[in-house]
Amino acid sequence: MRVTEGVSSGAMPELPEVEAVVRALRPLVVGRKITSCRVLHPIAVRPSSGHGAKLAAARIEKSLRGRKVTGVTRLGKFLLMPLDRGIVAMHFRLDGQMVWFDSKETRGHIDVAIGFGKGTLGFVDRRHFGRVEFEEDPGKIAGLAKLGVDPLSKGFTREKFAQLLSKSTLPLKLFLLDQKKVAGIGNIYSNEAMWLARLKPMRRARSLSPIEAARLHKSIGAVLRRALKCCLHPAPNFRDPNWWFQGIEDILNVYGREGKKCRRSDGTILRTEQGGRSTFWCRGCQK
DNA sequence: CCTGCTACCTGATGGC
DNA sequence: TGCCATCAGGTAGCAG
Repeated sequence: MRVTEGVSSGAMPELPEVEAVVRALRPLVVGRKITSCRVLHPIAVRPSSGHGAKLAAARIEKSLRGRKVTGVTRLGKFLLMPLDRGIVAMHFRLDGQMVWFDSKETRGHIDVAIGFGKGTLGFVDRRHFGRVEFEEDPGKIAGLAKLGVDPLSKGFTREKFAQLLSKSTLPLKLFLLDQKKVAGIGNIYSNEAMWLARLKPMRRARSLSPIEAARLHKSIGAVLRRALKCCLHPAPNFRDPNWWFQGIEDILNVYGREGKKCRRSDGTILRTEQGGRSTFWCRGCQK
């Protein structure tokens, strides 16, 4: 119940949501010069060591000012904004969002405001789990270098995926959530992919047969592409501070459906805890 | 190296 | 009605 409402109120951006944000952000900032950067909530730029937020804030403000945005890309759930010198990495974690103001005037609780002359890009996160980082060397962005293969990239082949699976004893669910293995899948789409592939979340990764591994590989791609399509229609609207992706719940088959009937078998959707997180699955058709 | 557990946050929820 | 404990979730860091 709560989980379902969490989805509709707009949370937990995974790969498809971040990809849609990337595409919508591109025309707003690529080629433009950053005229100012204000860190209004230093926790958003705090290094993961937990200290030095003030220093980090001063550094990021100084580093971004005067730089030109050369692109907007994505790796896993990271949104990357390469500059003519250095790179900005944003991670939305659970609740992070972007807002755009056509003027210098900003409203609401902005954590980091990046000014582009007449427009301003705001990074917002009520819970302050999300992070904005700047590094001259992308390899120094925390967590970025450790990321596994992006499931929408060319490198995500059936063979590569099967090999990754064969090396892990983790339960399937935890394997899919591990960003070091495959980067970009979160709690929602991991559940959806396992349901589509008819695989039980508790199965050990390396126990999958070649046929099952191929099925999961195909399902991951299908689930993510379908979600991306949903996220692009309608396109993200950063100008509306209350904007969030619409209609995601409609394409979900298991996530948040505890107690409801499975859409393709006689089973009832169950909720089980794995690694302290909710797993939704159907005993009737996931083996 | 690998896996498991917890802290980090705050809004929503539900019990009293 | 109102207060307050509980819970959700992605990731880093640490323990084993």
